[in-house]
Amino acid sequence: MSTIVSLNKALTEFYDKMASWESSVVRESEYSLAQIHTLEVLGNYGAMNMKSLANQLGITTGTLTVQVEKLVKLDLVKRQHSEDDRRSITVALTEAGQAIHEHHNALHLSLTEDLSKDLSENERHTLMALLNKVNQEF
Amino acid sequence: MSTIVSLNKALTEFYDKMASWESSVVRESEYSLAQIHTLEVLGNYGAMNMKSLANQLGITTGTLTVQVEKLVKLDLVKRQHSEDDRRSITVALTEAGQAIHEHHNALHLSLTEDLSKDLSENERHTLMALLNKVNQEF
DNA sequence: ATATTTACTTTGACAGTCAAGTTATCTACC
DNA sequence: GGTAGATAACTTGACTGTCAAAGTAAATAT
Repeated sequence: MSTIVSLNKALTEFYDKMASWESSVVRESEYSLAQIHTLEVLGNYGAMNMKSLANQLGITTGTLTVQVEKLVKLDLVKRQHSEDDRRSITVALTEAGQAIHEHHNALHLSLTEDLSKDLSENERHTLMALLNKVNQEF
Repeated sequence: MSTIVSLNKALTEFYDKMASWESSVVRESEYSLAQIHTLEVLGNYGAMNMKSLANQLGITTGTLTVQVEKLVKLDLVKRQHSEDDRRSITVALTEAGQAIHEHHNALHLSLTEDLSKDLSENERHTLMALLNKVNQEF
């Protein structure tokens, strides 16, 4: 079997297992996958307007409006009208939202530690570097 | 920043981008993400019963029953009663289902080719090997 | 034999989603 | 300045995916 086919299998398998892990982690929390994902994007990339956030999440702004409304009621995000464009609304994490993001991020880090526990420091670094090359090509 | 934190970022970024790619590829097809995912699992792991399939997909058998019903109507999968356990039902791809799986798989392979186009044969092999180590730890 | 477990199905309630249409605001052009 | 078109966000209606809980039928244990 060619390297490319094996690599494809490995990448796909990783993606599937990661999705499964994420799903089970979220199921144990009191928030939905969509909600955690929203907090995750805001935490990782910082506050942004509705359009950018919807784009990053891969959903329409219509769907996002409803989602953000719920998160505002839960006091996890806040909305701020932009000063230079009054149509635009910036969505940002509240302190409570930030805390949840940090907790979720700690779970991710802990998973990464587990996954790479049999790798040498050199191997971890190589994997990271190769993945970064791959990520740039998307 | 420690290697483990960078590695975590790289893995998470890959997962996010892959999810986004999958979602946009599926949106262009005439089938839903859940449907394609079901065909994907059956294609990659072979025919299996409802319980295993639900488990692999991370959904309940109740949800799967409805999903399989739709796929049967679309002639993409078929149900067969197991001979040694008459409660158990084996779900398998039909020819049409197999064709869709192969088409989707070709898209994945093509993505992998694109993603690794700037990697040497050696690097591809290293990445594949390291990912396989990681995948085993899930 | 009968009680328990297992495999699957059915049903009811609810999240997430999109498409299409609406409103408010901004930008470009006369 | 005034008007037309573009843009950002919101609203609504329809549909899919989801689970939990309850139901059915078959296998297994006692």
